Amino acid sequence: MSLSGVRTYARLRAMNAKYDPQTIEARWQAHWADNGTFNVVDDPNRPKYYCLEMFPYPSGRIHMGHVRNYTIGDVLARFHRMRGFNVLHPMGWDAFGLPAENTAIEKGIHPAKWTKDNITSMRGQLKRIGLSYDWTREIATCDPSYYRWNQWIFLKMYERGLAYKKRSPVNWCESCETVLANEQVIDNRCWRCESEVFPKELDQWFFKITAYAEELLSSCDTLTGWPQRVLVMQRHWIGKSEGVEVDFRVIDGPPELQSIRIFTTRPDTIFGATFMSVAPESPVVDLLIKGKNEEQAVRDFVSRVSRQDRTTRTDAGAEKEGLFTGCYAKNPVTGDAIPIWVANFVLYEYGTGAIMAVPAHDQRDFEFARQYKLSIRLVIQNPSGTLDPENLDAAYTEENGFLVNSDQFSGLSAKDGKARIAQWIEEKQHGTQTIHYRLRDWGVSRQRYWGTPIPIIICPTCGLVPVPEHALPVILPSDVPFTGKGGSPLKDIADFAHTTCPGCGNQATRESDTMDTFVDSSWYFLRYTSPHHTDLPVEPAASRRWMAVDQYIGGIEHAVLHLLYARFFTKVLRDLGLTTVSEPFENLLTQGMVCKETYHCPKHGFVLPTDVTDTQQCTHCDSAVVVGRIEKMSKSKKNVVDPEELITRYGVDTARLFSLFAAPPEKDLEWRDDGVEGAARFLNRVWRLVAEYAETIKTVDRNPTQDSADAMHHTSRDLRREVHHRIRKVTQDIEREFQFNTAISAIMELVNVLYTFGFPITDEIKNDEKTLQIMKESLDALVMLLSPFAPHIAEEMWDALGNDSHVLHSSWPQYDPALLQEALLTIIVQVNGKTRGKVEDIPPDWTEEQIVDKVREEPKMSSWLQGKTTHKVIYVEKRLVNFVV
RNA sequence: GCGAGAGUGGCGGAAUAGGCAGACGCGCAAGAUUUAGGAUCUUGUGGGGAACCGUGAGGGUUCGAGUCCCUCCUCUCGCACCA
Repeated sequence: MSLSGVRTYARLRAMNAKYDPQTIEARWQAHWADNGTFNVVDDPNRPKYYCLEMFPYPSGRIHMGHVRNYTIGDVLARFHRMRGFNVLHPMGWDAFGLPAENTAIEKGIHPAKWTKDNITSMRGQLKRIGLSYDWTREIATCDPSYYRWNQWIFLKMYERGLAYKKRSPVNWCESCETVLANEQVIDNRCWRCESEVFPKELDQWFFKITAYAEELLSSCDTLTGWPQRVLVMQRHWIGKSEGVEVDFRVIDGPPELQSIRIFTTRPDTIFGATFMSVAPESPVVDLLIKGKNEEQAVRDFVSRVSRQDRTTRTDAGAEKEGLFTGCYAKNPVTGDAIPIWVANFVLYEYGTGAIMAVPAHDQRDFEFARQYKLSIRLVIQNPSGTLDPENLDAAYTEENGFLVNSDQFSGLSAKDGKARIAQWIEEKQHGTQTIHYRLRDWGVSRQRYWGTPIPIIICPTCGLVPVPEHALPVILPSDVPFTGKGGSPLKDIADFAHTTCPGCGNQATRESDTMDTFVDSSWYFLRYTSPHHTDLPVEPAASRRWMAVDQYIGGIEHAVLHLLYARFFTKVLRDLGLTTVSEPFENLLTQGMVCKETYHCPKHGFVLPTDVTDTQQCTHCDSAVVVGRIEKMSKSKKNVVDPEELITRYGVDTARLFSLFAAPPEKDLEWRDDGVEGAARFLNRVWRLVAEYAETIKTVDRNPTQDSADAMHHTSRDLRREVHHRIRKVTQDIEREFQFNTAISAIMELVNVLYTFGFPITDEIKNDEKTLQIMKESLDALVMLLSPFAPHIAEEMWDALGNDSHVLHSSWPQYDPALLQEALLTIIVQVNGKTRGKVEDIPPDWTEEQIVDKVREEPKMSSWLQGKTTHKVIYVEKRLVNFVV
């Protein structure tokens, strides 16, 4: 359907003198929609370019952050299209999630209706931004044709042991009688009723992302197109650490507990292990204390600690607390009996849930030992030997010392000691070398309605039974009461919950939890390659053609979870044979936030800019308003700019241009109304320039012939050089670093240049074919360079300049390197490195001597050089001469 | 505390590979046009009378440093008892 040259609208007879964005934008948007201009078809003759912006949650309205994000993507998509790429640029909706359900509870609107209406209005808003999406590929994750594949993937993972069920705590609000998502817990209190939130154990589903931990970590090295800081966060989240697991024999424990296994990354310090600490949740605690005097005290301690929420407990500043269990273990290397403690700072989920405590060389153990008067044994001495074992004021945690008090290992460097002791532990069968990850398996169960039903049937006889593939999708029932009470809403829907077991045919119940919405967004980029495929989530051939995403663009807030899950799913789907790539996103651009000044009234809090007088007073109370910090746009701070109002006022080309010009994409953007005015002014300026010449040059052939180039007088040559210089600059800025702000400044420079070189349209000029050709070349180039940023005005001007087809089907302009050569050089003159002047109009073929002599003779240089001995002359080719005197 | 990034005019921000600091825009000022305003166009706009001084502070390398090296300060963002 994408046909160049087809016009749904007659060509303009002449450009209006006045730039009217509303009319122009409506016209071109309708044209693009009517002609399916951006619908992508396979084309083996062109290289592919898959450009993707993170799809939005359909909250109802587009905000400035979306505008910025999608405009960046659109510039890249349009640029690459003009560069000859076959561009895939899709859009869709991350349509499941909590806000829809909250609206249902509060206002009684069904999540499906609310979501659908929001999508409709947001789609309209996006179309109004002129984004070059292939809307035939639109997906919504709440659509059964999408989420059935979530279920399909879930079952495949279940088959492979990558999906499993285990008991795990959720946030439970007693008064609302409901499970809360992490974001609904604020300071350990329920967001709705503010009562305290407690952990509650439920059987829940997990994805075994840890099975891919090593690959997720190691392939970070292949992601050369990702920002360093995102990779740092990913690596840290995975948190690989290499160490040793060691068994410590329990001396006076019960027969079921022969030993306790610990994990340490510092086997070189094992001779300094003077006690052990166990996590309060660890099942060994029960065994250790049974029948001991300490039993009751420890039980009280454990129940108190385990009621604390994780964030306060794992805060580094939190007080270290513990209790002796009454049991001792044997340090396997020293043979000493060391006490076993329960300590709040030991995490059950990490490592083995128990540690050997080396107070001399671990700061936490040190503080703990000091607090409870436990013995401290120095086993690593610093290189200068100044540590006094009797008088440590902190743990010595450096790894550049040498071993002491460590029998046959004493004297070794810590580094060697680490390896040798680890080896020795293995030989003596006290333990094994192991790798641990901080990364935990991904809990995907949500006790929510508005999500993908988990396709599992719970049968009293057969246990967990997967829904057979042919029975997919398990449709989310629509007739559900939204009370905000209880656990999973689906549990109480008889039609849904009651079913028969596919195995034995007896009565069974369906799993009533739904999936985390991160599941939806973990593979949507694959679905876009074949969005209507009905046999599989992804058509393997389509995925082979389009994957990986060449450029992914979105907010830094997704640096860890979404991107990690997407990487994980890609690897799983690769192993299922659905894609050949191991990494979904070749290049990642994380754009900054959109910020704006805030106004704060002492009585009314944050106030709107319209509530502030010229004299900085609040219109409600006359108090002096404080111009606050520049902060991320948010309703609560009353510093939002509504894209729709902005577009109505200035047109979307202006909005796009400003959001790209005000800051480089990865940095925060400070929204300024007068900056928007500037962008609008610029587009008007371009419009007037083109309007002035359009009529005269629209019949002129663009490319100056060699003949005309030879005959060119100097000003024309200079003009062409200026134009080609800007073509290069804009191209490089977009291509290399996404420097859209500097690319736009170069276009502004070009406009300034064209105004400077501009000439009145006289009869003489009208007959000067060569000059007109150069003007035509210049204006065409200007319009093409501008088109990815401000596509509507560019199309309109392209048309007015008499070009066939559309600017978006034109080829991106090429610069001619020969034209970039300066006709005459300007040489900077320095004396002792300080710039003292410049000499202009030097022919480019002059030798170093000629130039230096010429510079020396300059009258204005004499005052700097007279009466001084020149020690040295430094000449930088074609740029600079520096006299060292 | 650890890790990453950043400090440049009144403001947003530019400065290949160490070579004219402040591109481009905003704002401001003057002028032109206009009955006036707006819009537009032109010119100017780092500081200082000047010589000169200027890229967070101090030192270093270099003929020459916003850029490279060392020390420090400030801010932003991540992570934060992970054994």
